[in-house]
Amino acid sequence: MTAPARRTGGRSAAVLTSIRAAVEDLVRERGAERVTIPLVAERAGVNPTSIYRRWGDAATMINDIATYRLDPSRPLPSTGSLRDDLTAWAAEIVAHYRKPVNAALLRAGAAVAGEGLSDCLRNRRLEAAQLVTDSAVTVEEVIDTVIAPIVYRVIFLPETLDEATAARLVDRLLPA
Amino acid sequence: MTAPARRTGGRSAAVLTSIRAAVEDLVRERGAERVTIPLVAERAGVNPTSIYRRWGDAATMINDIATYRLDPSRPLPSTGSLRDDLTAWAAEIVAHYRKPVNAALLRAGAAVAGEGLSDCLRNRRLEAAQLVTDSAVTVEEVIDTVIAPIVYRVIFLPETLDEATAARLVDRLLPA
DNA sequence: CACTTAAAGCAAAAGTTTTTGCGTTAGGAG
DNA sequence: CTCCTAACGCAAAAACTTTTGCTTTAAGTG
Repeated sequence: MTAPARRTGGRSAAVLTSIRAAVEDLVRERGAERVTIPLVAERAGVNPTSIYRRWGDAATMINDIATYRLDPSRPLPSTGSLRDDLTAWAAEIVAHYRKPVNAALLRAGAAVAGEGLSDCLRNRRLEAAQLVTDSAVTVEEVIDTVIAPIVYRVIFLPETLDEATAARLVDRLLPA
Repeated sequence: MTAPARRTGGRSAAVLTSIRAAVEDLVRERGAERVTIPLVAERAGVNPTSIYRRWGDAATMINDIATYRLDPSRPLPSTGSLRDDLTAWAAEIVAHYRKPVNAALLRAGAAVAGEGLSDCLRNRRLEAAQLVTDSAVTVEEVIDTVIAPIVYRVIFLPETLDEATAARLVDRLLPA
């Protein structure tokens, strides 16, 4: 008994795309805890049953979409200077989370993290590891010094997250 | 027209206490996004209507209770040594969030933060301000260097939050 | 300790979400 | 191009949540 062929193209892909857009809109508009499956279905022009069968409940759906959206693998800066690379990378992350939709999705991801459910910052950690290989800096230091303050601000103090933050945090990690 | 007298004692207090206990249990057991008002009412031995009339919806109720629980004002350490005081303070915070119920409530608070709804870390900031008065350290530095890494770990990497973390983070803020 | 009324309880109605069974559409393999 | 069936749609039923009007209980005041 070989696994039955999944059907990921055509119609299913279109349905998934419109659901993603609807979830992102609604999470930004109402906050994750007020996004329901019937609401998403209507906005996406899709039958609620399709959503129930794919994800089961709203938390699972939102988390899945938050992970997809927040965790794209991008090419890393690579100028030869650790400081410049980290600064550019951190600036990208700040710019990403300054968009309200991404901040809202991160908060949603935080809500279901910790129970193994969410890992919407996985690629940030992998990127940090890439950036600091062959340097004296550890991944843990990058997380504590650069990522954690950014994420804390995104979630609890969004108005204090400006473009200068990235450079200041990297300076603290790599004093002049 | 003077404000009508609130009734906060006796029965109302008992109802509030049992609701708080029920919410904390259920948030720990199921995660905040699966806690409903009828569920809390049953567990607390209280009529759902009382909850609807007091808070309106589950997110508001959970946020209110999370703020109350996560934000107790405690006496601050005061030995005369900034390093010792900060270390003791940070260790207390770590111990607090190592309890699964408090970690779960912080995640719940994170979900509704940012839209002005939640401020479940307000007292941590006030305490930081108290601790660093008359020193060269700023509140912002304490938040970035000590609080943010602890909160990040509570939410996304709970297994990496151990008792040694507090001292290590304070060392980074105040090198020997 | 009597009185006023805030807050809790109750029950029925309204509204919403979730499940289920079955028919339809269309992706992917041969 | 054809076939098989995964994935979607639809509609009715079940389950659950929320609102509403009214009654009861008891907190706080004089």
